[in-house]
Amino acid sequence: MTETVVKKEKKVVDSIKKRKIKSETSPTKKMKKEKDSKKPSKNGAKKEIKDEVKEEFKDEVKDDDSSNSDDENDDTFKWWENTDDMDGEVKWENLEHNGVLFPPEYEPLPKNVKLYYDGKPVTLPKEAEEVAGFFGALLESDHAKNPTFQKNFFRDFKEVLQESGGCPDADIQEFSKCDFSKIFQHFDKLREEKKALPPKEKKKIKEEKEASEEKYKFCLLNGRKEQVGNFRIEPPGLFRGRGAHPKTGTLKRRVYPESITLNLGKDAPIPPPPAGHQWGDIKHDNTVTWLAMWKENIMGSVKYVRFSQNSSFKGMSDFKKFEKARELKKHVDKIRNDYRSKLKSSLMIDRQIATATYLIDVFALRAGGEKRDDEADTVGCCSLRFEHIFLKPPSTVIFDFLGKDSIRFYQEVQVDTQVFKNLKIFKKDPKKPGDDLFDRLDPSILNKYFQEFMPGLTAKVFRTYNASKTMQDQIDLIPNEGTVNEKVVAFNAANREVAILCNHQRTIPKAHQAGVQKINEKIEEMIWQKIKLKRIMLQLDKTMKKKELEYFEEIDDLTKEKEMEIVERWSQKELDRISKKFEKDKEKLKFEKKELSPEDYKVKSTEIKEDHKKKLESAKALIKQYKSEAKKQKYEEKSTYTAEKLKAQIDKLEERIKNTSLQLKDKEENSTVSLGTSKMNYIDPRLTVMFAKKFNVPIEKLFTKTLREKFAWAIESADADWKF
DNA sequence: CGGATAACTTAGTAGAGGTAAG
DNA sequence: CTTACCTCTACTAAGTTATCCG
Repeated sequence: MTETVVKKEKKVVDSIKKRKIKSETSPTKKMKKEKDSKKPSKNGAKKEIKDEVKEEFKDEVKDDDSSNSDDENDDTFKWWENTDDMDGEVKWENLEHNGVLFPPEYEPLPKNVKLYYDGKPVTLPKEAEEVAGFFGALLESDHAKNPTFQKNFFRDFKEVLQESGGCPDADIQEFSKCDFSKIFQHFDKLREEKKALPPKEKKKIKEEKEASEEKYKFCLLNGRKEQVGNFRIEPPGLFRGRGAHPKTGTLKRRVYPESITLNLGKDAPIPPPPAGHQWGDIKHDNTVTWLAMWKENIMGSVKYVRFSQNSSFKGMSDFKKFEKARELKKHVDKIRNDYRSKLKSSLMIDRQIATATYLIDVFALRAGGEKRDDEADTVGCCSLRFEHIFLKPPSTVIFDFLGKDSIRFYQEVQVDTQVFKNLKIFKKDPKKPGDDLFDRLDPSILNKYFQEFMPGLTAKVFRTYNASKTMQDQIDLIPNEGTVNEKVVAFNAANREVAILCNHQRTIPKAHQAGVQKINEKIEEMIWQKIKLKRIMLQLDKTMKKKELEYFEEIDDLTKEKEMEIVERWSQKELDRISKKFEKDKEKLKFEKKELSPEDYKVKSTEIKEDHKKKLESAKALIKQYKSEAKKQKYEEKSTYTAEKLKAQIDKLEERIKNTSLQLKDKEENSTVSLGTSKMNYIDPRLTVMFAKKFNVPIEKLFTKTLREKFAWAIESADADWKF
């Protein structure tokens, strides 16, 4: 632990040094190229002509584009071919869309499914029943066991109950007397039924859903078709706040058209509101990029309907975000020198600014704005408190706090000695647990400081910069060799470094431990098979061992005891599997019984029994053979065996063992680290594209379909020698 | 100026969907 | 073909930052 962090500290110093060297050398070809790509209009003559043509047929750009693509109906707007006029207050000229999709009306529970109060079934008004249903559906989740969740839910449930006329059968006052299990079972049954639907039926339902949503999926932006993101209005439910959120469990009320504001072009037709309803408001604000909004009732915040991730707006702002992070490269030396010197400033505010900047730069902390007390108590850099850091002389700091999403940030690190001294000062005497470490700071002060060095520079840019920088450095270390699979693993390892830097975590999957054990057993069994084959090879020809000593070395790794253990385990699994299959078949037949004639049933029944018997017998024979082989340490030879054939089989096993081991390693190392977030938000996608091209890895192995769409601009603009 | 708010990005997770193993 | 598992997408909560407003 300590070691990696020491490295981290060193890395910063190193990269400061490196930067210096780089910036002192003469302007490189790369820099020139960068400059050019920023001003495409000053590119070669050919490009200029193309742009002119485009200008002339501005209204027909769509046609022009689709004509030069023969595989798909590619009518995407390639904004990245000209990134000149991306800034500006006005975001669009015209915007047309079909409004938003509302969740279906509440469907009351069947008459026989009821809440039980004090042991008796009670009837609820449908409004209250809906809320009870929200809780019932979650009954087996952790939320339902959380006292805050229960308290908030029950308060709102009672409120809705009162609003809707109360319960005629009982005076519902105590949560502990409520029994939601019948409701839970009902939803559980529905889920099962839905899952068990024949594939045809499922497909049909899906298609119907697609069709009804079609018109909301797209909108017209300046006459071009663009995809809308979250056009579905959030359905009512219970607020699932993360961590110790004071409001978790609160009822999230149904959203009606009356509370929705639409934003569209002045000339755009206003989509008709659902029958019997009116839109809350209509806006024509072309300085923003949302299509609709409403105010949510829990935190009082605003929810927006926006463009989808693959839209030009999102693409452009991603592009700008990463260009800004690359811009930081040019200033980061100066900034680092500045905050290092200010660490010793006689002004307290400057010392705090310098120390906070150090933490943001080195440990990738977030800015850390103030939070209200009706939110979960989480912190970032500026909001760190006395109790969040422990100082261990001479220069060790232990961070232990909850960050965004109540994810724990726990790191024991070595810091710069002056930083250590400063932190000690910030924790000095009158300060006590609960007090702010940086009592003079908030994110806006920090950001003002950053903007002295670079316009638009803010705290979050450091995370983007350091993440992408780390990725570039890691990729540079990967040798260009091996199989595609191995290269992907290497890429993921680099990705993982970034995720660790950003503290991107995930909960360990429930089945993780069992899964690891299973894979380990599988590997063991494959090795067992392999060694057996090698031993058979030797049985066939004893002289081989002398010729290829190394090849046969491993056969001694498998002791008699170990082999017997493996055989025992394998046998057990095999028998389990066969009896399970038998049970399943019987179960299935029971189901079909009604539709079969008695004769057919009998035939099938015996068929199943026969099949089971046969399988059992052959398994038993095999087990017997393996057991005796293990005991005697001598293996049965088949007449078809030849050295070549055995060798081929062994090679195949080797390959499978290698793959499975790789898979296991990946699984272990990724169990608590989430790679997705950094891939999606922090690593410049052009790095991933560069890796794909340079290492000859299909981009599909690195970006999922949605990411390929989101990062289309990067896929089309970066090549094998692109640098962050 | 400072707190509130608007508008945007970043985040983990539930559940759908796909795929390999049996 | 089914099951089990794993990956991906959709969802929406939770951040950051700029700006508004008294």
